[in-house]
Amino acid sequence: MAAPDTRTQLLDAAEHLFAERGYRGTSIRAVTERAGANLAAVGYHFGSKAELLGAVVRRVLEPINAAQSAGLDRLLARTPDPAVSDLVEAFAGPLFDEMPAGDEGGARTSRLIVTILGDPAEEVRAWTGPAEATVRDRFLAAFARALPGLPPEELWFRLRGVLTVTAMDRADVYQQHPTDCQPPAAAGNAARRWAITFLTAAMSAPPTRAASE
Amino acid sequence: MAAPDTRTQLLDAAEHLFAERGYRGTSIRAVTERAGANLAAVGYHFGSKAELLGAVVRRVLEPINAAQSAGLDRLLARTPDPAVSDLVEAFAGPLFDEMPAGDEGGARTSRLIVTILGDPAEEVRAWTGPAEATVRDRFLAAFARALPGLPPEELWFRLRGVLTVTAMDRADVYQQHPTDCQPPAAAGNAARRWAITFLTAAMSAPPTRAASE
DNA sequence: CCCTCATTCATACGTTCGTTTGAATCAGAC
DNA sequence: GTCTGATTCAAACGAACGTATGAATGAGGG
Repeated sequence: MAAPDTRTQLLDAAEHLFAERGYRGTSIRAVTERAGANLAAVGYHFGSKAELLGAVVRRVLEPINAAQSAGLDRLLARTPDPAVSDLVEAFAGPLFDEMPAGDEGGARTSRLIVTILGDPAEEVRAWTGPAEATVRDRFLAAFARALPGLPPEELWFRLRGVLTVTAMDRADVYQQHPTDCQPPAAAGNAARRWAITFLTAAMSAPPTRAASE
Repeated sequence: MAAPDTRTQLLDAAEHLFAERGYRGTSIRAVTERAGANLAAVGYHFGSKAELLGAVVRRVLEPINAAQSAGLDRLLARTPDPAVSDLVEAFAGPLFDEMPAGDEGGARTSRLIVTILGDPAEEVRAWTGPAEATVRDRFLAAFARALPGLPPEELWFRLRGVLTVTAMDRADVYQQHPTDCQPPAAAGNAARRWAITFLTAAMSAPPTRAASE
């Protein structure tokens, strides 16, 4: 608690409130009040509410992307053809892992991701950057090697399913314990293993045969 | 076009706008304007914006629940132990099927469901009724018979995963073609088959072994 | 001390929101 | 025609919102 940096406290408060109440449901006043800052602080430090959201999302996504990329690096260092289950774990695992700022087993982070992903406003959804695209493409390539014969479109579909299940599950966990500060660790670890099982089987399914049409 | 019933037109307009812009992103003024009604019509016919949402969701969910239940009935009439793939299709299929009011292959409906499901406000999420619970429990029982040895909690996890993947995929389809009025039929049918493949494999995975802890 | 610059502060502006109100309108029964 | 009940209408209310403004504040260098 050395530096009560206003800018950081605004990011912390906004991350928490955006995750809990959504973008539209969070007022700048609520953010500044929680941060112990003045109402005008958001305008001064970030310019606008939308840019504050951008900063929050960027800060949250960066370590996840790094962890996904590092996990894939570790796998590829061992073998050029990792197993599907390992790829799933490397992709989905970071969403379950603990985040620095006392996140509850990644649940709050995922709640934020779902809140943002589910928001229909383009202003809210336009945050994916080149870093995310790079990691995603690397996983796509690895999965394509592990699942020969799977059309690229279906692979796309499946990878999105993996992200969806992971984020949604974690979000629900958070939703049910928004104020409870001790994470349901056992349930969280179980969910992680369930998710890996569920998603590995899903990814490993044989390609769908083309229909009559 | 016989009856320009104001109440129905309000429901239609609200369903469209809630799906497209979310609950908070849709103003009562936008709804009444689209419905060609007066601003006060929502208050008169529904009482409040929240009750309007409730009416919309109830109207959307009812045929889906009925179709899921009927599909399960058809399966159980044939055999007491349907295959997992058939159960998955009966559960997820109705979300892909065409809805009466020119829905685009169920995509708009799913967009609405995701928008509502993803909204952190309890006011928005409190819509599941006894009908939904009944259908869900029936599918849980059928899946439990088809997947012996799977703990109830993990079965719960998996069924939610099925709903999540289905709704989220459909929502994305709608999101990418919100104004385009002709549905991407081929892609939609492909997505339906992909989803069945993906989810059947996921549901059929062997139970996760308990970890050391 | 004084000047400077970054930050914080109280305050206000203009807009949009959900809701309410009371009069106007209309159809059908008598 | 007239009364009645349901519906629609224009208008307004108070609250909450994002943003902008200009003065206060405080630390560091000259």
